[in-house]
Amino acid sequence: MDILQLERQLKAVADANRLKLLACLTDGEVCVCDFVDVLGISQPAVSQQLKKLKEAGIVLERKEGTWKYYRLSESLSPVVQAVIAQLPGDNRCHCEGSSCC
Amino acid sequence: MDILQLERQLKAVADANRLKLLACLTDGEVCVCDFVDVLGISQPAVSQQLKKLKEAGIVLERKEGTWKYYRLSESLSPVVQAVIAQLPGDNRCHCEGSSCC
DNA sequence: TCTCTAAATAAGTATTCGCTTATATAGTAG
DNA sequence: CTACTATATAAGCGAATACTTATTTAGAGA
Repeated sequence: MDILQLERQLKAVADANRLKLLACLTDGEVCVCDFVDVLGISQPAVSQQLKKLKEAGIVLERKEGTWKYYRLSESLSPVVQAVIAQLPGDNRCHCEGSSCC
Repeated sequence: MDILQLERQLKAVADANRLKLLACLTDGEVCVCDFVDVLGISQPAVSQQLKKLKEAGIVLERKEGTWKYYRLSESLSPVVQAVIAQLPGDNRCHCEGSSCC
């Protein structure tokens, strides 16, 4: 992997809020509205962060009605895999008990 | 590793110039003056970038007269190890042929 | 001592980043 | 159609980033 591409991947994950998003996603699909509660930031801020992860090829999206679900890509670079492996695994950020699902 | 500490490590390596510094260091110790040629930025800029890597615990320094040599830490976190493993390995940034050594 | 060199620090600046609020888009339901 | 909801986009702003040049610190050597 060349240095500029590596830089792009690292910049995409080098942020506490985006790392929390990834931590949530290790358990499976999550919809945008759940992230708002988890991060304590506004809905547009969540959308913007998810967009960055999407543009870096780290997450994929699936639309279902008015909702949008995000999940980890199946083909992650070794570096991103290593990052995800370090994330705490006990995340309560799923649709169970949430308003939208 | 907690998310804030992970963020700190990732921010430290999420920059093309710092990745180039690390790429040079995979072959062993390098002194500051050599990095100036490699990166094509000013000497103070190199010092500032090395300081960030040092503060993140990724590199160590050794002083010898007026020169200062930097090397990779022996105890790198799994994520930083993964990053370094992805760096190109054919780096010509050592004291051979350089002005200072 | 004085001078030279290597590296670090200080100060200034342009760019990038991550949030905010306001607005637009798209789908559901009546 | 209108009304409501979920998400995305636009615009603006303060903080952080990464350079620059100028200066300081520290060691080597005449």
